[in-house]
Amino acid sequence: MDAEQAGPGTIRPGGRTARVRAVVLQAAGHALAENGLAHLDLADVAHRANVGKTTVYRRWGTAASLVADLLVDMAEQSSPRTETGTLIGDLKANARLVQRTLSDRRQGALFKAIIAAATCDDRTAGALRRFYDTRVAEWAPCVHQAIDRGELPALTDAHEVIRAVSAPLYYRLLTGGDPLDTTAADRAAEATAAAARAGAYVRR
Amino acid sequence: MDAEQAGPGTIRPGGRTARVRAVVLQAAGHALAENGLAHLDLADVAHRANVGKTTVYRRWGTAASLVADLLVDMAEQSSPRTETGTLIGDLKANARLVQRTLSDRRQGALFKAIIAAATCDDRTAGALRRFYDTRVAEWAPCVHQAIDRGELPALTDAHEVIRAVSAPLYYRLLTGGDPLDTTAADRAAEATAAAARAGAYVRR
DNA sequence: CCACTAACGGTCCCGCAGTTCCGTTAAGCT
DNA sequence: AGCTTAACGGAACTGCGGGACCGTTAGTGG
Repeated sequence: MDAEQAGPGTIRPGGRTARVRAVVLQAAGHALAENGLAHLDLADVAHRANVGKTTVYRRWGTAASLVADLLVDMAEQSSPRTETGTLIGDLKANARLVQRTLSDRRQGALFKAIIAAATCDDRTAGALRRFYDTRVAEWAPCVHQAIDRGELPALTDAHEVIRAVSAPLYYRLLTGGDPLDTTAADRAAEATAAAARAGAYVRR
Repeated sequence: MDAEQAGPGTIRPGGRTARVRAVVLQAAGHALAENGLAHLDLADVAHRANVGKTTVYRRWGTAASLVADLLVDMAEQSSPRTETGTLIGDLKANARLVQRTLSDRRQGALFKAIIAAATCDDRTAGALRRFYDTRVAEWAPCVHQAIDRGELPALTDAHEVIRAVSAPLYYRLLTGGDPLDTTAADRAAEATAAAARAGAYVRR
């Protein structure tokens, strides 16, 4: 799988290299949120980051590759989940977190752009999948706790439940429905909790 | 709102103009499904359609605009919904229809590309929203029938229920999860039905 | 502290997506 | 049927995104 010979940034990862990566990824995030994927110019990213455009082309090469690396960076920064003691409380906390992120002007645009990039490039799609796997795995324990408390059937698929909370929020974001408010978040959490209690997410 | 002076194709919509539109939209669909939005070349579309590339640039100008028109065309071709007599039956029929469409290699890629295009351009986003509004409105009656039968609370938001069926399927498609199978479709329908019965979609 | 070289960055260059020009075809109207 | 002109289509052009070259800067190991 790792047959590719070391690219730039792999042999001397310290100091300048790391600093350049950080500042370029940050600039890429800003540029994506402002202009969207279609108008993403790597030279513009380089300029925002006060870095030569050659550097950006050498290390990342394509917009998709840059977005993929951005996702790796985002996955590394995990925000700890809150525990409320009940399934519905935990799911609402999760839904509100997602809703707050997606309805934020900058972050929402960024996620849209990232998802668009993933549809164009397989490596980016892989990175996106890993990003969500990470996030879902962080929240899955609250479902297991609910199972232990007897709130949910024993064979409930925890990952599927967490995904079910996010799904309607992302669907709204992407199909351009009404703006995402806390009502939508709470509804997503409540619908998922009701479905889970009814056994809709037991493994078969 | 319509301050724009008539563009090409609006004054003589018959005969050749209509034929060109049909063949170009079809070619655009093929190209999108094969190469994705990022590698969509209008000259290539023109070539596939046996049409001068000048024509494509004059009438549509940008890839986003072409996709928007493609959506208008797709919204016009409605497939009739099936009626089974029960809420869960109707929702499963809807879920299976969506699942079949999205898991089809060509159609799935096409929808991905279209959603990506909508994230890049506001006019395309509007067209996408109208497309889904049309589709949702076609299926909403089955929820009203369920309310009349006493299966669901009176104030249940029909559109929200229909969207809830599609959401997890699209979420999987876009975040690159496991392939969409009939199990996923049935689960989406059952989860939505359970949540709806529990009153998660009553208007507030 | 010094040598070595990975990685950066300025400059020039090239291919092609997108545009312009103008002659040709056929839709719409009387 | 004939006239007008909307719309098409080939061909030549151009601006810019992306790449190549090479000198400069600064990590890394001794």
